[in-house]
Amino acid sequence: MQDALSRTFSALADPTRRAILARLRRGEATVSQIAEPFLTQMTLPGVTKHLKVLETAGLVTKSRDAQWRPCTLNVAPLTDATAWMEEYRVQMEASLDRLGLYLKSVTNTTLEPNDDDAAADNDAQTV
Amino acid sequence: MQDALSRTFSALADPTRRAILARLRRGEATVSQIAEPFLTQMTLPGVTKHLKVLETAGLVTKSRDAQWRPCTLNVAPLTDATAWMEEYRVQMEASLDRLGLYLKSVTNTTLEPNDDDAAADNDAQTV
DNA sequence: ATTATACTTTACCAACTGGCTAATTAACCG
DNA sequence: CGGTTAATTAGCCAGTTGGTAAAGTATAAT
Repeated sequence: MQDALSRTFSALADPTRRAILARLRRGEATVSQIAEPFLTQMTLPGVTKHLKVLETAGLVTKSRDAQWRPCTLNVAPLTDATAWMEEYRVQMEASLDRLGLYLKSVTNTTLEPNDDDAAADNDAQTV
Repeated sequence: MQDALSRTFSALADPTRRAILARLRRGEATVSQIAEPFLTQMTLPGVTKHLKVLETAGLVTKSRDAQWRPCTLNVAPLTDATAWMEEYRVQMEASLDRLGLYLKSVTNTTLEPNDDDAAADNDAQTV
C-alpha cells in the first residue's frame, strides 16, 4: 500500500480511532469492550474495520483467548511519527515565542502556566 | 468536514505533502518552486491539490505577489498534533526501555548513541 | 446437539482522494 | 493589443474509506 509513516498518520486521522487508542492506553480490552462506547453511533463491524486500520498501522495488536480478541496498544509507530514532528520543533518553539510576544504586547502579561488570559487565547490560529 | 486534529494528521499522511512541508521549512517558496522536484512524477495541478490540502489543514499559508503565490509554513497545527502524541509519551518511553533491556539481553550491550549493533536493530517492529 | 456469545467476512453504497488533461484566470512584458 | 508565465478550475476516472445489513465462523455453555 503506502509507507509506514503515512499509514501511521492516516490511522490517527480519525477521532474514533484516536478514541480507541486512548481506551487501550488504560489497558488491554476485547473488541466488544472497545466497541461498547461507540455502539450508539456505529455498528460492531464498523469498529472492527477501524481496529483493522489500527492493526495494519501496527498500533494495535490482537491476540486470541477463546472467542475473545484481546487488543493491546503498540506505541512503536508513534515514536517514528514523533521523530518526524521533532524536525519541526525549532519552528514550533519560534511560533510559541511569537505567541508569547504577541500576548505580551496585547495583554501586557507574560506566559505563565496558570495565567487565565494567556490560556484563553491559546487556541488562536495565527500569531 | 472533520475536526482540526484529523485534518492535520490526514494532511501529514502523504509523502508528497510531507516533502512539501520539508521544502517550506527551508523558507518561503512559490507554487512552481515547490512543484519543481515533483514534476517528474506528477503534474502541476496535482501539486496544487496537495497544497490545497495543506492549506485547509492550516499548515501552509498562501499569499499573493503579482502572478506568483508565495507559500509559507505554519506549524501551529503541528503543536496540537504534538500535544496529542505527548499523551503517549510514557508508553513510548516504556517501549524504548523494553528495547534497551531486550538489546542488553541479546547483544550484552547497552544503548549508546553510536553503537552499531543497537542501531542496526533499531527498526525492529516489536520489542 | 443446540443455542448463545464474540467476532469477522461479504457485499453493497455514497463520499472522498489522488491523479490526469484541457480550459480558464490573472498578471506581466513588449 | 497579443503573447507568455503562473497558477487555478473543471471535468473525468479509478481506487480507497467509512459506513451498513446480513451471513458466516469459532468457541463455550447447557
